[in-house]
Amino acid sequence: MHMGHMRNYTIGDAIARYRRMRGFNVLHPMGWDAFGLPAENAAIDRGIHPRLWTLQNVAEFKKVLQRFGFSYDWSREISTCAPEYYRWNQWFFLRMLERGIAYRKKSRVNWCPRCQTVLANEQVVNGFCWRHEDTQVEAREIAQWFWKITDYADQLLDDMKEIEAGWPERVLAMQRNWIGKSQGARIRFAVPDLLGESIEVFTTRIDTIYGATSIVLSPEHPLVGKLLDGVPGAAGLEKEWNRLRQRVKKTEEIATAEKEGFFTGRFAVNPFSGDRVPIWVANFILAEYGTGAVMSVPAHDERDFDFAKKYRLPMRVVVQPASGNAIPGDQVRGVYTEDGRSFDSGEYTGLTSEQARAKMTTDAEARGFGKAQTTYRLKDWGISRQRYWGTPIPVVYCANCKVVPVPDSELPVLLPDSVQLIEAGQSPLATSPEFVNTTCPKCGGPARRETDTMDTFVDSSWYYYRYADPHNDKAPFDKEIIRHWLPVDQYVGGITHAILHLLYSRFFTKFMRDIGLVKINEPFTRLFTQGMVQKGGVAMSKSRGNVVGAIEMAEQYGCDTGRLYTLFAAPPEKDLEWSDQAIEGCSRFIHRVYRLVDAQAERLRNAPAFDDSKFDFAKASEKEKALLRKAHQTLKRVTSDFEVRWHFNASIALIMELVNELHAQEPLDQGASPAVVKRTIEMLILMLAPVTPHLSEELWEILGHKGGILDVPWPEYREELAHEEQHEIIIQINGKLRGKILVDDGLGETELKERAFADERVKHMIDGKSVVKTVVVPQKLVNIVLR
RNA sequence: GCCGGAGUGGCGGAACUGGCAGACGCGCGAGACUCAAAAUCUCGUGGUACUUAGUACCGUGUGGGUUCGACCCCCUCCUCCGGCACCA
Repeated sequence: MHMGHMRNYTIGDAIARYRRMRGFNVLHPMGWDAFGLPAENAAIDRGIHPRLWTLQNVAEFKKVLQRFGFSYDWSREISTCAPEYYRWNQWFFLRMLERGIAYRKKSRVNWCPRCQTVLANEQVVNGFCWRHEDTQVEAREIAQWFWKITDYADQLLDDMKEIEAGWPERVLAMQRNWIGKSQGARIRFAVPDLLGESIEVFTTRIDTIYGATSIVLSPEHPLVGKLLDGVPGAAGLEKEWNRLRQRVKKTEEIATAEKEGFFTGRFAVNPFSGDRVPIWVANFILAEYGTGAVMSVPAHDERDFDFAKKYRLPMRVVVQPASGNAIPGDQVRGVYTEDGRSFDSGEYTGLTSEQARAKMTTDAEARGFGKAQTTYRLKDWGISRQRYWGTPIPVVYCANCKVVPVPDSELPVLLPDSVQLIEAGQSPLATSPEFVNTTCPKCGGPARRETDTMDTFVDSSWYYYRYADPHNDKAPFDKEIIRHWLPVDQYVGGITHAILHLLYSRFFTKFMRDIGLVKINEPFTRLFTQGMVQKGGVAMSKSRGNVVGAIEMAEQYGCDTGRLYTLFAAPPEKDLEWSDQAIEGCSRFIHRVYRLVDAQAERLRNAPAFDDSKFDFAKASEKEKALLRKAHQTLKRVTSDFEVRWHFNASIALIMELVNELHAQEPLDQGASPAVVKRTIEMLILMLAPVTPHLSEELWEILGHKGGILDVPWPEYREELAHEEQHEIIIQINGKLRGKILVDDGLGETELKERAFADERVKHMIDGKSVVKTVVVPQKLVNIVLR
């Protein structure tokens, strides 16, 4: 565990502690996302069982977390690799199977040769494995289980309304991007050369269809072979075709790759214009998106324009800028991709692009060659993994009954202990005959168990519900308990989960709602994405070898210093560069606070209790007033920072100022009674408690208090104590600072103006000029505008 | 290309709702304590100019605008970070 982890937990803990002090019933849990590849691989490397390796690590991590004083409710601790937990993964799987959300299909999937397993689309980053940045993902045809997250695509988009106030915009944007909704139409172009055949294209710009001068298919389109069959020169074209199918895989290269294609020799008919348009095959058409075929409109699409230019294909202008002059349709000056007004488009000429899209779509539908269609980038979630350390998928395969779900009563399907882990490329569970061979729950005949395990993102998709009811052995959780605690009021995590965990969790919640388990649409009301801890400009990570270990840090400076530093060095949402020098400053501060109390411990302990609601202004000294004023002013801002902004760095800076103020009062018996000093110090200690709990606890005891500081309420802000009797008013001339005057509180505008004009320097500067205007902002400034 | 975010001293960063730019900390400089050092404490520390106390001017990526007044609002451009990307 390194300081990157610690920062995350410190932010959550500071908030949890603060809210407890404010009297809230805070559920602040911790658990272990314990299944998964890294544990399995590490165990293989060390020749020990993944379970043992995992348990050792959990024990180690727990020790560190406890040492740092994170206020977790350990009675709710869960571990996803425990059968008591993962049986409910299996239970959810069965519910999804019943509802047709889970299905099995053989398809092209992402295979990471290093992970030796299939990956979800969300786990592929620019064609590379999310864990192995240097390993390209391969395509494999494998039968596996999918979850129909696509059924929820629209809900996942629409329900963002519910959370947009509490989630960072960039996370929502990333999810929106990922779902990739795009509305358009699917249009059928007949191919008269091949009777009965037709090509469907997907377009978001049906309004440009009169400008379609060709149809372009992806090289993988199923019709290509048929089209080429019998065409003169087919042999040469087949060669071309094969070449195009060897596409570049890297995303960055795809985007900039030269557009290449060939004419098939066949034609299709534009159902709107009746034009005969050539059918091409080209490398820039994606097989997986839309229908794998497009209508090419060079005058109004960047890519089609490039392609048409290269192969000298005709172009036809059919949209013109709404305000622009008409350009003859055959004289294309350049590509125009904006909306405008339809032009040279038969009966649609003159309509706005938007109107044309609507009318053409309805007409296409009425005439039977097209319909409105929405496509998504989002694909179903492939959850099968050909690895050991995960949740077994609860189905069996029977020769008679085919795919049979394991009955609820037989859950959990236990993960067997003895398997061979290094069977590269196939599921390790298959090496355990005791596991594989079973009887069919339906017919009682011999059957084989599914040997894949679930993606570990399944485990993390619902764990936060389990925290509310962690020991339930009748159900994943009790509905009533969930109604009390969920949704999660505040979630804290890294941006890395923006489209993996956070999307899956939203999907899971919607599914749970649909089967009547919960009544909410969204799991996390507020999401906070904290920045990373970096060293040398890059995120701390074991693999990079730039970590500052939590324990090492604690040995050298103490846990509270580490906590203080991670909150003070930068606002929590920003990345933070680790600095050995800067942490020294935090260490110094902690010692300074300790000395402040320790040096006068005896006197403070013996000081009488002080009730600041009964503070007697008349009898108080200036120093006493100053101390309490500073303390309450600090309290006001620290409270609001903890409440809404979470700018702990600013809060801590203010608390440092308060400490400086207290030090400036030395020696303390001059001017302020021990009771007032004690009260000020108490407030200081309480404000620090969420950040440096150990220090605060210790000092609280030194002051003579019994019982833990965790149960002490957050101090109450008192306006009358924070109140300034005098204000510094700034005087500006033409908006520039020219002087300051000290005035009594509550001085009216007229008096303020008088005082400003009475100022010697102001008089001097005004001399010989005319005053155009005077702006007075009470309690703040007087601005005199001169000419 | 599209979407999101950010540009403030030597550094991390403050500045709440348009009202003293640079809080607080680091670093640096000077001093106190000390035989000396460490620790601690005190003072100073955006830039330029002028002889000092000080005064003036400049200063929040660029150029413009709104305003009595702009780090903050609007427009332009630049740079950096993150996401998506021949998505039709």
